Amino acid sequence: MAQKTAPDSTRRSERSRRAIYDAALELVGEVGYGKMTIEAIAARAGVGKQTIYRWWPSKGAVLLDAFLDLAEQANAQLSEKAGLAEPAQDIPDTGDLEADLKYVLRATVDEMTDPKFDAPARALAAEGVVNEQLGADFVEKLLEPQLQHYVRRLRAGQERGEVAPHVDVRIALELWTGPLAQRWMQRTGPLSHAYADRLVEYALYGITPR
Amino acid sequence: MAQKTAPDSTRRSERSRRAIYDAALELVGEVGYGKMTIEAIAARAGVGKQTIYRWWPSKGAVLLDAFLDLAEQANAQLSEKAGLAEPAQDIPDTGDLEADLKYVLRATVDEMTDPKFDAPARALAAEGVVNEQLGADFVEKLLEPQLQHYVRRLRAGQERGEVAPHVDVRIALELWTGPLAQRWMQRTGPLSHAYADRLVEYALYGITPR
DNA sequence: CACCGACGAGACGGGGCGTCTCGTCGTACA
DNA sequence: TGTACGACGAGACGCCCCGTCTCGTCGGTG
Repeated sequence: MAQKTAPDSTRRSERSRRAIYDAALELVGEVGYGKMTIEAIAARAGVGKQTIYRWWPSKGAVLLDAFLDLAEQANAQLSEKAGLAEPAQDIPDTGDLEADLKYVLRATVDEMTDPKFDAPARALAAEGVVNEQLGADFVEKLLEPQLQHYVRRLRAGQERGEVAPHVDVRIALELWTGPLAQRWMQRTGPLSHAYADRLVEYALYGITPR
Repeated sequence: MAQKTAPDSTRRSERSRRAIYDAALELVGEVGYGKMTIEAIAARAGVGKQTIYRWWPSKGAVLLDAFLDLAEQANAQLSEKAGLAEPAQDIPDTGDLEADLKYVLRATVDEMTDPKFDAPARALAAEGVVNEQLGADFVEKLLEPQLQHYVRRLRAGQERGEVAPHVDVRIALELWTGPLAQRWMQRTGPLSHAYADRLVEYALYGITPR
């Protein structure tokens, strides 16, 4: 038995859930993750503390759900603008791997620079480094689906001879996602379109003379 | 004016400083960074709380100094074993760039796997993601000096034709440090010697057919 | 339309925060 | 060698947040 008496999710208040998400996202931007408290979230959301403790085990879990919701909304808006039905953002396949990768990596840079995403994403990434459970959820629900887009695009390229057949594509994609994530998290250098372009070039063609 | 009255560092108790370092490193391993408290550090070190607050602004700063001290000791021990005078660990230059890089990257993997380093390093990396000041200190005092070893080795290789002349070596080194850091922090895959080898190969020769 | 459980509100003991005030002790300098 | 000055260990203080609990109330389900 994990929980004493599981709450009845059919009676859950949608209104409260949304208010909690909004409050959490606001607070993490205003005071930072460390000083964000569950009491403050409850107060700002106009909600009892127990309502938060009933549905989430920690403030990290609250923020993760809030951020997933935010990402989903943003994604839906993008699909709508593009006139698409509802598929997630896939990587273009124009037959020019270098151009396709640069296109999506530049978009990723823009997203990482957007202050609306930056504060909560940083908080979750940081908490995931230290909290293994939350880190696994963060990776599974947010990061890995993104990485799978690269896997598919690289495999398609491999069948077409754009990528060498012996290459492990799951490792190859880290050649650009790793450096980008590192610069974002550690602030070891500027995050620019030019930087994204260099990463793609070096990863595709190597740094030794050809 | 930053501080009211600066403490007199000539009268500082070395004994207390060491005890605080030891206590901090033990506690971060036992209870985790989030549950590590300054009260507990003081109690375990047999020290008044004020002594900690007098010399450090936060528990993150305490842990950073403790870890820097630990790293320095470990480094000194390595130099001693090798019979060297006192220079920091440099990257070998046998003329075979691929072999040299694999050698040091495998060593880095071993270090990241060592539980004695893992807990405090994770805590500091995580705190640095969210706390800009501590992150800058962490990068400047610990990370960047390591990266500069790669810069020197790659520049030497560049003059010898091992690395293409147009390549920005400060970006190039991130092709393997970035992915490694990402796997370590996000736990997105196993950290093995084989993985380190693949990264070096892909970075040097690219993932497209040659 | 009745019931039942999620809801907002807030009291509660526990504990860590950061500041403060003791008396003691050890080091720097005369 | 002596003295003064400030760091030291110890711990009290008010504050805030933790996570749990107990109220009535309110709204969705069956």
